[in-house]
Amino acid sequence: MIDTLRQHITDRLGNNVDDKLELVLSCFEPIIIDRNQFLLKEGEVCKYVYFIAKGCLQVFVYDNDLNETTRDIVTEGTWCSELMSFGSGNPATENIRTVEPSELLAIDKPNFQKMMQTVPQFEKVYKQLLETSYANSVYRINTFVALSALDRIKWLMKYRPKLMTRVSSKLIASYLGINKDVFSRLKAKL
Amino acid sequence: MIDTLRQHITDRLGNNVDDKLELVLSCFEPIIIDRNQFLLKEGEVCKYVYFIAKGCLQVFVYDNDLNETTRDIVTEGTWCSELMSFGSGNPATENIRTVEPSELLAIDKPNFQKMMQTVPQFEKVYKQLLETSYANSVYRINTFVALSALDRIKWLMKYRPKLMTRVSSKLIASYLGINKDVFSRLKAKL
DNA sequence: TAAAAATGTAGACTTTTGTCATCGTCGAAA
DNA sequence: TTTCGACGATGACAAAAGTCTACATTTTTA
Repeated sequence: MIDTLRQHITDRLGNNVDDKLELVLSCFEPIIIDRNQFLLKEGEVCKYVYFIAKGCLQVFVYDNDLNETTRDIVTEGTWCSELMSFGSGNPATENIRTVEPSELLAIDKPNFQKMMQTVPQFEKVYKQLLETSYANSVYRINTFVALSALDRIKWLMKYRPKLMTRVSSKLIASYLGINKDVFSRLKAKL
Repeated sequence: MIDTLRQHITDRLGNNVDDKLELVLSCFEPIIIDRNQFLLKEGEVCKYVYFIAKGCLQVFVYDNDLNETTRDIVTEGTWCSELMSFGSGNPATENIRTVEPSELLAIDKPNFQKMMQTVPQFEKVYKQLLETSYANSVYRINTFVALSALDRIKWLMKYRPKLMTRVSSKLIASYLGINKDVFSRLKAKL
């Protein structure tokens, strides 16, 4: 499992972390987890940043009627956390749950900070993570706000085609901000 | 004009920057600018971070039919930029335009980086700016995706009531992701 | 100051989206 | 194996949102 993360890091930072790489990896705790398990509930403090070696996570909020709105669906090879809560120690506003049985590598804040201090390149990781997350959010706002339900579906099929077959229609609908019945109908028309 | 920024910084960083404060302020260039002027067009590189001493800016994108989708409306006392472009030097994906005659304080990247190196506290500014921007985006996604047009209007009246009277209906509608005619009708029903 | 352009409102109408009920399938659990 | 529940598809209908036109008002600009 740890190989996936080793690969991920060397891909990004090149070979100039070779000597520190194993130290970094030793800060992560492997987690094997079933599907439909909560990694974070809103109101709790987010204590970890997760690297997804295998599987799929859902980041979402509940509205007043307990309907879910999914902000992100994250799969293997990427990071997942609730960065505002992780960074500030304030209660999280979002929930994180496994969509599939997953294999994760978790780093807690003390280790995260230790890494930031001892491995200079690791500082970049957090900044990159934050910048990427921000860029994704901005992109999502600019893309989705003006699109019709049908165009959102087309967008998903173009940019994240694997999701369509991998996760449930209910989940996708909550990600696209569409009613699930509407999603079912529109999908049939493509 | 510069007083507004001086106040803003001391409010946030306290008095422990007193000795460096004037150095920091000297890195900003004052800009007096009319309404409806572009500060950034998508495709260009964003060269500045702006502090709004007075006035109002719109951050937006065009769709294929040249309709505008507004991601943010920013008023005095806050920062505005296209951070991804400013940080990476890649072309911006968004436009920034003045909504009112405005007074801005602009810092370019060389000065920004010089400040990051010479004034340790300034490092915080960028991180805070990024984190705040990210938090706003996440909040906006989670709030807006599931809300009806009417509930979006109510949200705006609750959290940014002054905007309703300050800027045009057209602009607000493009911010809320609502057709302007629909916005006009719904507003009348409140 | 007058002409031109942009804005806000309103009604009639169309299209899109949401809601509800039903039904068949599939997989998990008893 | 049987039963139960979650899921996805579909039809009928309701509600919400979008489009188009017209018109009055305000704002810009010449």
